[in-house]
Order: sequence, then structure tokens, then C-alpha cells
Amino acid sequence: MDGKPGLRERKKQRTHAAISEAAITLFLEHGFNQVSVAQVAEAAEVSKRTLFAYFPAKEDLVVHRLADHETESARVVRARSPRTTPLTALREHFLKGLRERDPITGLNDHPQILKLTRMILDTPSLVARMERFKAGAERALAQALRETADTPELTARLASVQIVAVQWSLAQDNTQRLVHGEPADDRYASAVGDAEHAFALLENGLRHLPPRK
Amino acid sequence: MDGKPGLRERKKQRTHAAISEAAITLFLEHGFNQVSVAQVAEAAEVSKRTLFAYFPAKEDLVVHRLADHETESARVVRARSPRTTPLTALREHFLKGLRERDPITGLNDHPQILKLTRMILDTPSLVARMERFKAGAERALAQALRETADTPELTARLASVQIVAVQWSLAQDNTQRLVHGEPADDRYASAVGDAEHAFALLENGLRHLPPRK
DNA sequence: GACTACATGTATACCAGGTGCAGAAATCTC
DNA sequence: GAGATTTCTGCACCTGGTATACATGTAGTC
Repeated sequence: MDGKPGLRERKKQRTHAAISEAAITLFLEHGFNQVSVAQVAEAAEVSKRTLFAYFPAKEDLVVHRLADHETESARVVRARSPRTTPLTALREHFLKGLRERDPITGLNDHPQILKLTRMILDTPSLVARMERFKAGAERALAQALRETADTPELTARLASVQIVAVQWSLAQDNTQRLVHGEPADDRYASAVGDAEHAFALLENGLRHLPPRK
Repeated sequence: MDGKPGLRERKKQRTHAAISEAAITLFLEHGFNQVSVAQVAEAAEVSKRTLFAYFPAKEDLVVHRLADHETESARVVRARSPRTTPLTALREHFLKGLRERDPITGLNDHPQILKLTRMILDTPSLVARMERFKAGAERALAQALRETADTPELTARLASVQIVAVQWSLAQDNTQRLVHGEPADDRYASAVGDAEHAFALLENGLRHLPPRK
């Protein structure tokens, strides 16, 4: 509400950015576990205590950039146009993400992003931190379903965990392939096919899983 | 290969059990974060170094008991009788768990188990550790689906993440209610109803989620 | 511009989880 | 029993994270 955030506010933002930047740079160069927070603090010319005032834990130095995405699915569901089901809206949004190589779909192969992704997947504590985003996304989506689709509590929760789990799985799959060296453009067509298959599965259910024998 | 595990082996098992027991006792009494691993080691009459030889991290002192359940769904799918779909087998197994008040369904209200559950849910690092079990369960289930239901890779993975997420959600829901004081016997009927609803949703899909307006 | 009030940053010391290492103690093999 | 091997221990050490007490800068007021 301003244009004039005030000097104090601007300084805070600059410090925040400086710490984050120093952290990412060092982590990409030497690995997450090989760099201590003390080193990050020093590189950002800030005391350790101050670093922890900006980021509650070491992992947040990496994952804070994804905070916006936590409520993305919920927003998409809320913003869908009339006569559109939540699943349709989410599918279209995911396909758009693939077209635009949105990193959240796992289909972005810019070297920086790829290296960062690989680092996250190779670091258990970072993976764990990502899981918490998943939980947040589930809660937000469930609420959006309840409020805009008149869905009962239980159904909303069940639907949201399924949807989030599937999106996550699709993204991880794409990521894995790019990490193994496949170019995003080569992967694109099959990524679209996989996404369509996945959303069809969500819509139609698993009743076609074959019985034994 | 046994009958005679050897003295060394038996001692190892006793030490393992002693550490685990001391840990659970102390944690239940004072809380997970209020007890240090040094205290656990002392109570178990073992050095801190030895404790970490048996349990790779503090959290494992609590969650190692659930290690067996990691592959439970996969085993159920593999062991299903002929002409039975994976989902049917899993639903029956879950319903049996509810009847028997299996803690994994969240429907066991023995004070000890309830207190432990509450502690886990209240401790972020323990919740995070549980999530890793979920990931393991997903992988195991996906493989079982691939091998016994002739399901393609992608479908198996997608189905497994949906199934595991839903089971987890059901269990959490039950747990929440028991923690809030509802007796398991009172909850039982609705827990069954919820489970049946959830598995029906898995089978039939989410296509009935209503559009906007 | 000086003064106060408050937010922010710093230095230091500290705690707890976890690891590396060298040697002592127990167990196994013969 | 003797010797090889595994396991346990004590100790020092590193790192993430916090508490405390103090310094510094900023915002608003007169």
C-alpha cells in the first residue's frame, strides 16, 4: 500500500535477497551439506543470528522460493470459470505449465534449475521440507474444494490428497528424466500424454486395475 | 539359519530393545523434545555412540516400530486371492484393520498408543520421519501392482500414490478424533462408512466433483 | 537538528544431535 | 586358553539453532 515502503523495509528486502543469493550460490557450488550456515552468513556479510531471523531453518534458504506455489492449486480451483469442474481447471493449468516449462511441472531444463533440483532430490532434509509444502497444498486445496464446489469435508480432503499426490508424481517423473539428461523439448510430448492419462485416472478411478489371474 | 542365533546376536537384540524401551518410556513421560539422546543412552546404560550405532537418528527411536507396516499394502496386494482386484483386497484389509483396532488405521484408543500418537503428531520432525515411510510404502505398492496386476509403470505409480494418500488420510482422520476424546467404539461405525466412501471414490474417480455455478 | 522509542543487528556463550577416532572390552574361532 | 574380530566406550569435535545482553540505526516528535 505505498510506493514508499520506507528505508527500513527496503533494507530488509535487500538483506533477505542477499542472504538467499549467497546461500544458493554456495550450495550450488559445493553442495547443501558441505556448506554451513556460518559460511552463508559470512558470505552475505551478516551475523548467524540475523540469518536465522530471516530464515527459520537452513532448508528454508533453498525452498522459500517455492512458498508461492503452496496455494497454487487452491487458487486455480477458486479462479476456474463457470461450468468448469475443479479437475478440468487443474488439468488445463498443469498442461499450460508444461507448455511454459514451469519448473513446478518438473519440465524445465535450464542448467541452474536442473542443478538445484538435483541437489534437492539428493538431500533428504530438503526432500522432507518439500513434503511439508505438499501438506500445505493439500489443506489449501481441500478448503478451496469445500468452498467453491460445495464438497463435504471428507470428500474434499480425500480428493485433495489424491490430486496433489498425482501432480507431485507427474512432476517428479519429469524431473527424473531431465536429470538423467533428456532435453525438456524431447520429453514434452510424452509429458503431456502422461499428464492426460493421470488426470483421466483421477476422473475415472482405479476400478480398471485388473484382478489376479 | 538359527535356533542358535549366537550370544552376540542375542545381546544385540536385547540392547536394541532396551534402548527402544527406555526411549519410549522417557518420551512418553516428558515429551520428545524434552528428552535428550544422552539421557536415553544413560537410562539404557549404553554410551551415546552405541545408541547411534543402533538407531541412525533420534526420531528412529520412536518410529522404528512402524518399519514393518511400510510394505504392508504391497504384501496385501501380492497375497490377494484370485479374481480379486488390488483395491478390493486393500479395502477388505483396511476394514479388517478397523475391526481389530489396528493402530495403523488410527482407530486404537489404548492410552499408551494414543499418547504416543499425539506426541508424534505434535512433533514436526517425527511427522517428517513418518512421511518417509509413506514414500517407501508408495514405492513398494507400485512394484506390487506392476508385478501382480500387469500394470504399466506410470499407472502403477499414480495408483499407488493415490491409494497410499487416501489410506493415510483416513487414518489421520480417525486419529484426530480419538485424540480429541472420542472413544474408538463410538467412532467405529462412521470410520467404516468413511473408509467405504474413500475406496469408492478411489474406484470411481473424482468426476463428480461439481463445476462452479 | 536533538531526543526518545523501537526495531534490527551483533557477539558471545551455550545446548543438542550427530560423527570420527583410538583404544578397551567382549565374543567368536580354533 | 590365544588370537582375530566385532562391538562398545570415552572423548573431542562439528553444525544447526537459541538465549542473553548489548550496540546501532531508523522513525517520528518537538
